[in-house]
Amino acid sequence: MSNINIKKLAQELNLSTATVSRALTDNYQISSETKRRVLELAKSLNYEPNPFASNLRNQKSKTIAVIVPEVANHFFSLAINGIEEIARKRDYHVLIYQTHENSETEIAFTLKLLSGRVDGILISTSGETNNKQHLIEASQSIPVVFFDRVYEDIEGVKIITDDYESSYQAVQHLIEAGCKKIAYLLALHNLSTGEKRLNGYLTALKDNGIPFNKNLLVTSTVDSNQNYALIKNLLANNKPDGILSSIEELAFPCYYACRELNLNIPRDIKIISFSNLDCAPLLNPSLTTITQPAFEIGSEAAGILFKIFDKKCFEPNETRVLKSVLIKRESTAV
Amino acid sequence: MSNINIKKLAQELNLSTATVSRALTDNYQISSETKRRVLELAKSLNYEPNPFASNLRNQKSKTIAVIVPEVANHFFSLAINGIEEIARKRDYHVLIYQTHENSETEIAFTLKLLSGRVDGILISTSGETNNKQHLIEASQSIPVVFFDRVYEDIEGVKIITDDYESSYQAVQHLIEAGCKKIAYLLALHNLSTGEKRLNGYLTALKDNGIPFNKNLLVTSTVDSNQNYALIKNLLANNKPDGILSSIEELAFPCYYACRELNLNIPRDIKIISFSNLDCAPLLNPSLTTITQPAFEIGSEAAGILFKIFDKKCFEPNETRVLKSVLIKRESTAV
DNA sequence: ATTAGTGTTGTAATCGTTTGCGTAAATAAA
DNA sequence: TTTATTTACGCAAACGATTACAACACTAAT
Repeated sequence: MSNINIKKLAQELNLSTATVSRALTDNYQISSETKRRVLELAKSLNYEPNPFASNLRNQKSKTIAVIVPEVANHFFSLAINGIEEIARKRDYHVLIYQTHENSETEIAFTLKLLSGRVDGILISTSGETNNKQHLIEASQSIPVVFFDRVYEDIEGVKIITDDYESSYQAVQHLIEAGCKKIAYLLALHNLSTGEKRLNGYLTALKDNGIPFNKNLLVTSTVDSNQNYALIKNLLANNKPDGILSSIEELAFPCYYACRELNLNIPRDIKIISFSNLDCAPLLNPSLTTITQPAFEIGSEAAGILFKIFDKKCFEPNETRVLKSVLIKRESTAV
Repeated sequence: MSNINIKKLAQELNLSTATVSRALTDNYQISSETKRRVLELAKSLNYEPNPFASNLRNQKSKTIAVIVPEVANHFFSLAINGIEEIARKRDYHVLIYQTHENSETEIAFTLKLLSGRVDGILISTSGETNNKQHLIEASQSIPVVFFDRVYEDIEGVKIITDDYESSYQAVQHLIEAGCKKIAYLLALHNLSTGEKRLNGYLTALKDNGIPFNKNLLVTSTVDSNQNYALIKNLLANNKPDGILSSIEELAFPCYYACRELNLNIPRDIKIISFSNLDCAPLLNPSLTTITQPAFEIGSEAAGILFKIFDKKCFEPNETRVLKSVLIKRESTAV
């Protein structure tokens, strides 16, 4: 730690700490000659103001927190990338917290963050439970922006994508490709994000006169082995001819299960997944995806947070919807 | 921000702030009855100590910084995952900084961090330039652990993988698969990481009596379009029958270039890449990789940083080498 | 009765910066 | 000459938590 502080600068220059502090912040009260001397010495000694002292005095941290289920996930790491870039422009610091989809962890994080450690929170919540009291408390206490994984019934600024439309469009695409038994891999069902994706699926089926078959609805878990088993079971026993996966994490298991069961994609079964995998075009076969603008979601969320800081007040319940894009590839070819 | 502090607790309970503070830290001087009262009130009011006040007083931040080139990269996001998990166990906070391979940015970050904002730094440096004075200054000032991308000639604790051996082994594998003109996609050449990978390639060639051909050595840039052009050019003009890519980022461009040029992998050309892509097995064809234990590198680095904090003193120049694994797949099939 | 010891609490300084208020000197206005 | 006004700086009190040093009451030992 740098042990050079304002007091030392002041001593060295025969000035008071007040004057040094003011000189460093280019206060009008200080003569330009004094400013020059202070700045020069500060630079030569590599002086950096102690952030904790400043934060304590100013009651702000120049820090934001990002809470996500996993860092090592294409969507979230892209979003973090977007967030970090915006934060950088404002000279803000970014704290990262992973919940691993664990609600308890998420609760502990959010509540701990209300101590003043951060000026605002960006969160994509774990949908594990319906426990959301902590989110309400948090957003009453400091600015919070929810992104992608949101509860619609919590007041707050939200950045989401057009989940319903994307999902609907995906099913439509499968149907046009000839699918008649379309399975849905359900996730995030406690969140409105998941709910909307499901609704898109259901409505698209109805609009096309296809009755809903509950055997074709697979609810995923946090355990990837179990998910794999569920998917294999679905394929083996219910023989769908199309799959819409509502999260990226279930796409690979589908591919593996098809291999194992000797099902040819897209001949025997067509697959679409919500996904930000940049290898989707290179998969065997290439994967049709609903791709969310992950980076933009992150930068948009961060941008709005800063606007809130700037008091360019936002509607407390504003929701911004970005568009996902359906990219058709071989996995749904006719 | 929570506006409840020790003073308010003290007032409420008719105690001094000193007593409250001691009660909260379970100090032996305080009667159990008083402790009970304090803890009870603190809990009911959701009291969280102001971190800046504590940090200022204690001269430590319970925060570490992670500096990486990119968050949205499989290797780094996995490493961050590992770091975050370890930090969590110690109740430390994790700040993230991306350099985007820009040396200036990296310098600015590291120097700013020496103000006491963090207790230690984990860094995987950008290899863009040979500018490393800031790294030396940083590690003289606070504990720094370098991971994966390191300069061998900087004093400090380093977590790396067996780059030389991995690279050597990869070339050996290509040769055994029948390759005679093996190209090398060079990256990180300013770092000892890159140097070792290159040396593994060169030595393996020599040991197999294959003369080095400088036309088969392609030096990558930070511009992905340019990299793609370089690779296509390599394939078109020099017709290698094998490629070793020293970083993950260049694997996809190889696949795309092969498609474009109608080259069949692995018939016309075999490919190996350093990579943590979890879709490697699902690519078309599946990609042979040298996979680094990214998560472990992160957790190991963080673990050592904490040991340094604990003053279980480390050799100041200790280097820990983890093993990568060569996973043979279709892209190098005979 | 005096001293020593124990158990519990309070006073006040400290961490490094920031900032309201005061002040001295210099200049301008009366 | 006296009275404003401006310019440039210092004093000292915050911010909230921690902790050395007292201090008090009370018991035990002498």
